[in-house]
Amino acid sequence: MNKNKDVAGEEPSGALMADVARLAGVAISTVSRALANPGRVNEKTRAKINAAARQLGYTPNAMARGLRVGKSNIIMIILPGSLYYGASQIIPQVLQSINKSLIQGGYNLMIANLDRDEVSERHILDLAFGGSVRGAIILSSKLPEVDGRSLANSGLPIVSMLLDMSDAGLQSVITNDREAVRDVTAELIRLGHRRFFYLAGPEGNYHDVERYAGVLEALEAAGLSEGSVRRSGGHLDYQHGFDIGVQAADDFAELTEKPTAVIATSDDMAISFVSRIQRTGLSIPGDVSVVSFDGSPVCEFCSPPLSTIKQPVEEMGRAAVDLLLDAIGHRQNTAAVRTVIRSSLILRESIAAPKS
Amino acid sequence: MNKNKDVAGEEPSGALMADVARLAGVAISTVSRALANPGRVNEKTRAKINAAARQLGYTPNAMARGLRVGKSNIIMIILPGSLYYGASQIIPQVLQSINKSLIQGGYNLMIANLDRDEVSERHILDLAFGGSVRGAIILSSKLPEVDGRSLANSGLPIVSMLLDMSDAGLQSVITNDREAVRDVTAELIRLGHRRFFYLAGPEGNYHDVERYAGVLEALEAAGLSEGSVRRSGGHLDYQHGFDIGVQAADDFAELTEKPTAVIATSDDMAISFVSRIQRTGLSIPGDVSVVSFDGSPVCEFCSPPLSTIKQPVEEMGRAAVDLLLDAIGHRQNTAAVRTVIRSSLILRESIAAPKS
DNA sequence: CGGTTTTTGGCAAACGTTTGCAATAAATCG
DNA sequence: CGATTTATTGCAAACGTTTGCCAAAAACCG
Repeated sequence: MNKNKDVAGEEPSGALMADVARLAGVAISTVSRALANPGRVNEKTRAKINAAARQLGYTPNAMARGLRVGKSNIIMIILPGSLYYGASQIIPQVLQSINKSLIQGGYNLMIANLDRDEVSERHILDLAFGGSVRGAIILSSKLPEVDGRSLANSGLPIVSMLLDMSDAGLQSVITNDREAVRDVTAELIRLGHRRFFYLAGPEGNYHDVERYAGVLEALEAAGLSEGSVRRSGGHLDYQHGFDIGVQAADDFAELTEKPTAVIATSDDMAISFVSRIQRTGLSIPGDVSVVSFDGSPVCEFCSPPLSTIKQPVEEMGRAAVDLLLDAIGHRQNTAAVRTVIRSSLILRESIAAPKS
Repeated sequence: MNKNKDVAGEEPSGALMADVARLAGVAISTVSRALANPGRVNEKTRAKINAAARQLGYTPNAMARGLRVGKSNIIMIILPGSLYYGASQIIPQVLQSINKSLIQGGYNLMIANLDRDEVSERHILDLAFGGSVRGAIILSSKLPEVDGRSLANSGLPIVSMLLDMSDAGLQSVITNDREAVRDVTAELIRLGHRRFFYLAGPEGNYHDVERYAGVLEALEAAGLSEGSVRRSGGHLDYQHGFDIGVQAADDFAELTEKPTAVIATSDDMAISFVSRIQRTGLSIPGDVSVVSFDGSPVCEFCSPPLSTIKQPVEEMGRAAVDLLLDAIGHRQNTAAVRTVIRSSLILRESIAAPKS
């Protein structure tokens, strides 16, 4: 039965299209069409071919197809290096959501880490220019670029997620960082708070800039001076969120006139901050109100349960994939726009009016 | 300068090896060898070729190479479906660690989700049999298998991580679940605890079985009956860890004779359990001692800080990749063995002697 | 200096698909 | 029923590499 040519000690290595063709008694090209194009082949031959394919357990070779058609079906996601500031808690959900959408579209997801060294940049560029990937979703503000080659002009469809990079010409799917922080700050002001403590991310980071701007906007709108808010953490370089919170708690302890409300730019840092603050005898929200950013599930089970701004990761993931697949489909590159998906404030017990 | 054949309105689509060869004045084959094989080509020509390649920004086409040599450089990681029980907190670290090791070895990481439906299984099998991937790391106890094809006999090197699947013939990198739980249970017994509450994962799940066995072993060693421990949560199907903890807290509330020590099989469920329990007025560790499994960083900042068994994810990831790359390298498949990397107990304030 | 080895480089055949083109068979039309 | 269209299939040329084999050149040897 098995008409494999050389049946020595070699691996079977799977059935080929040629094997299917032989078994079905047709030409290779017919098999190819039967398996791919819908109406291009007689229904009867198609059935015969399908039967043969199934019988042989035939699986088309992805690389051969990729080479021939000049496209791969792999999308890469470019994650910022060792730390995911502004995203650490949500990366798994992001991956999950993106992968799910991609698979429905017939694509696969490859992970690429963009560290702060040249080799990781080179690696990503090799992926892009080597035809390995068909598109990219990037969660970093830095586009890889090394000795001449740059992701920007690789011709690869790219969409930015979480960060607004529409200025750089990239479709961007983001949430309303600034507005959300502005609103929650305004709410705190409404409750009576006048002195704020802001737990910053790394200086210059997109999310930090946006969110801090939100704070300032709210202050200004309420006629409060910029001096009403103290920043903490921004002097630190990239590090884990928990560490930032710990450090910030130390800073907080040294303040003579304590702020009554804390705005943290990630749940991680809020959690460690709260933990340390409570240890010094302060109560939340009695002495200090706390709100943070991300919306990680664990916040519900902190004591007190933490108010947090929930990033719509699922929706953002889906939207990013949709945009990317659109860009891949149509050759015409639509203008780079921002797609903003609103985040939602989850109010919990960590917020209250300040003590009179 | 540019001797591209048809310079019409077409995409440049990147320089080819042929372009490099032309520019360097050598044959294509020489370029190929210069770029890959070390000593096969004259140092002078090699320099010329490298210069040409750099000048053109040449990047080899990965799919063409893959097709020719019959191997890809992609490793897939197979993650269990929508929920990662026994791993939810640590998946990001696992990915990070594995990806890092893989890249050093010249490989790329692709994500595959194994849900409980046939299409995801088929998808994974297509990846495996379609030559797309060169090996797999699997974090699920179920090997994809559908209409004839099975991952098990795909010929693909596979190593299991977190779960012991050496019985199924897979190299497995695991931690000492059972022993670790046995030890911590013994410690609780030593402190004076006699009644235990066990927060189970989904019934039949590998981690659950192992960890519960650890509890029983410790009880037996201390001469305590199996009735000393109450299980909770096992009747639930797969769901998020936090939900399990909430449910378990309800169960706990209904017990007339309260256990004094709680052993949770994941940090998630411990955290939500503690939160709910505290709300009923019980104090930790005053009324109840709690210990959990995973070692997620957030435990340090709970109140009280949670004792947890820390899974050595980094090391496990590295070990899994090492084993996989070994298996890929040498044709001889070494016997499937278990590589056990010991976890470590992090003792914090959530554990104390029971009230007299 | 003729003969033998060693380097070095080129030719061309793979790898497993897809697809333009052409050929045949079937169907439709006037 | 001949002529024209349409449906179905096959042939063979790509796609961009790697690599076995051979030839030319260079190096070495007695």
